[in-house]
Amino acid sequence: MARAATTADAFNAVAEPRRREILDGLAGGERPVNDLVRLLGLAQPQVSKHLRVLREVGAVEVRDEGRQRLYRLNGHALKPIHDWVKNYERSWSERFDQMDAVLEELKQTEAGDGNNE
Amino acid sequence: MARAATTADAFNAVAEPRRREILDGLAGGERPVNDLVRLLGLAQPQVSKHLRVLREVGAVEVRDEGRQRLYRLNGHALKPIHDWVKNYERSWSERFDQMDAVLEELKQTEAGDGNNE
DNA sequence: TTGCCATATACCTATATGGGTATACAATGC
DNA sequence: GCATTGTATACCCATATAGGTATATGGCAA
Repeated sequence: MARAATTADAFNAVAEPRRREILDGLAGGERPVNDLVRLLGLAQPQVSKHLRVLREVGAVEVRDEGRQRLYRLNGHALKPIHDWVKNYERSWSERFDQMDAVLEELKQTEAGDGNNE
Repeated sequence: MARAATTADAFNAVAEPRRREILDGLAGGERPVNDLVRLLGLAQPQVSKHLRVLREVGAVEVRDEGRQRLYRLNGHALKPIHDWVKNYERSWSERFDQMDAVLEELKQTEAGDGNNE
């Protein structure tokens, strides 16, 4: 079997750095394709193809405006990624480290008090 | 050009659902490969290959224990993903919606007060 | 040594890519 | 109509899969 399609879900769509750049570029508001072409320094067809992938996973939406097509961000499509990765935040967050330390301390105290059973 | 290697970065490594399952499976502590084989219901060589990818991006670490190899999570490798995606939290979080509403209200008030220039 | 267990690696194959280039299509202007 | 602009699509190609199967490697036991 080959690798899953980039359009399979947001995780796959966003694995490509250019597509993350596109989303970042749309964070400030909707933009026509050529803006993104300039932003990425990539050929126009490539940008259109990346936009298609992002559209298929719902990360962007389009609107016709004359002969331009204005793309806008739909960050909601990225929520599954956030939901998954936030569970690992404990691994690097000092806040969590401190919380863990406190919990550990509590456990120690409990153990100490436990001798009267 | 082909798609970027799965070992290129955490984004690519984690785009594969099986690898996310592996990481989730390691959340509770270190485990030998065969545990993960049972967990995923996948053949052993496939699991070993996924583990290799995860190792190459630093998301897991190994330790030899007799004839077993115990893998453990290194969530720190996922921080770049969290850092990137959290900027989009605004798109779905009610908390942010409310904050935006308040800001909007403030702006209105300011505009109303602004008539004395 | 012989064999068994746990794991990694070497192949194979079908598939989907990402960039390049040429072209189609749609809206607008002359 | 005809040219121009903005965008999408159709190709081509090199590449890296992910799973399958067979095999190699390392540790341990009899």
